[in-house]
Amino acid sequence: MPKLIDHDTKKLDIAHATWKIILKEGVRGASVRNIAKEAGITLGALRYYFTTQDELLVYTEDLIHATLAERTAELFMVDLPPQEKILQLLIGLLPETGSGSSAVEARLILKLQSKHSGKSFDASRDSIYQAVKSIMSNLVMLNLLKKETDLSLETDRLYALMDGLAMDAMLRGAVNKPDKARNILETHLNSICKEGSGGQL
Amino acid sequence: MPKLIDHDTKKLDIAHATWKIILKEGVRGASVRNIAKEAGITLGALRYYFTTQDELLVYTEDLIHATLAERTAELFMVDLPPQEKILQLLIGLLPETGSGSSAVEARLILKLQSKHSGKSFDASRDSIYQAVKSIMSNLVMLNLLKKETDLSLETDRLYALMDGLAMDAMLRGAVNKPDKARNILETHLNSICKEGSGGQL
DNA sequence: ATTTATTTAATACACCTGTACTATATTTAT
DNA sequence: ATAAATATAGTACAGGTGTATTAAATAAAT
Repeated sequence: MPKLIDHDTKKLDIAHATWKIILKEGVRGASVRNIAKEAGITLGALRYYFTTQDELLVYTEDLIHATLAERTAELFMVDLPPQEKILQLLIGLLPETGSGSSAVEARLILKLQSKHSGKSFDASRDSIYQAVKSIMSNLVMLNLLKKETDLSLETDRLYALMDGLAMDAMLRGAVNKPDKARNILETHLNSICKEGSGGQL
Repeated sequence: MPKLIDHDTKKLDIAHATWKIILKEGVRGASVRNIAKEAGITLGALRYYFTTQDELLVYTEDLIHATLAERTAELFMVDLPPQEKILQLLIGLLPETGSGSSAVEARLILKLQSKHSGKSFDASRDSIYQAVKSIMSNLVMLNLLKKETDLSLETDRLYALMDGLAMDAMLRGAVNKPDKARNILETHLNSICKEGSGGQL
């Protein structure tokens, strides 16, 4: 008896509109009215799918992390030598220059926002943190890391570096040379990996 | 003929109130009314010193950067062996655990906000970027860096690392071990400095 | 064709927003 | 004391905010 509208598809549409607005105007501009307009529906319609604004934001954040996790999985399957693959993977998790729908940027904005939104930031639900953890444990598995490496410490160091690079790319992206981030990540990887182990870049 | 109120002192008071609110509630909560209440004055009074909200925010951001630059200068004068001094300096530019008036945190919030505030982020006005640049050129001067170091690249790498660490400390500060950041920075410094040059930590 | 469940539109409420304006203090200089 | 300059309070306007409620439209099932 319903109108033939897929509930979940519609929710995804709205979440994508939210995502887009967050990138364009920040969380500040992500009012329900703005989002409804962006999604091409009415306030009442939006309200039908998400009874509360917070519910919509949580849903959108989940979508963004799911998207990033999926991209991570794809990048893991590329056919390349291990160290080069990992480098490409990390680069792939930075804001793409010119892409208008960057999941990385949206994640960063929402991550910082979490400081003032009641619910505290949970790294275990952060797709980027998970990706970095996977990468590090892969390096361990392949025995590419230098001896006496503190895995936990290096994980956190790389994670911080990724957040900083993402921020830099987002805020001064145009100013930077195209593969500045690539060179930095390459240097970083070389500094934590064994030398001459065939993995050298 | 005026009431004996130091204009600049009052402006600083208001800016400090703004600063405090930004930490507590984010830029979103930094409405002129909220700020006026925090500063213990009326909306009209606030409006007398800052005719526009944006003017107040710019003023506050300048204050924060000036505060950080001052702290950097102080930390540069501590009497310690070079490499240890630099380590302490970097640690001093991360969010202090438990301090309710962290300039570093406020800077980070405003930095990210710059994406959606029209005016684009200018690294040359960023106190942290300047500090990192000073630190790196000091390492060069003291001949502590490894041969074949790309100075510009390592500057940007350390800068990104600092931003990432600041973010981490701010968002999951309680979760982290007290000197996690210290260990990370120590590792990082050792990895870019010559070994056995007497600067080893 | 009529019933039924789902989807949309429209409106209203109470509140917060930045800015503008006016009238009233308050304090110093003459 | 009077005048001038500074400072504050109070109020108003136009618009945005999240949420709630109601009535209407839509399309499938009977």
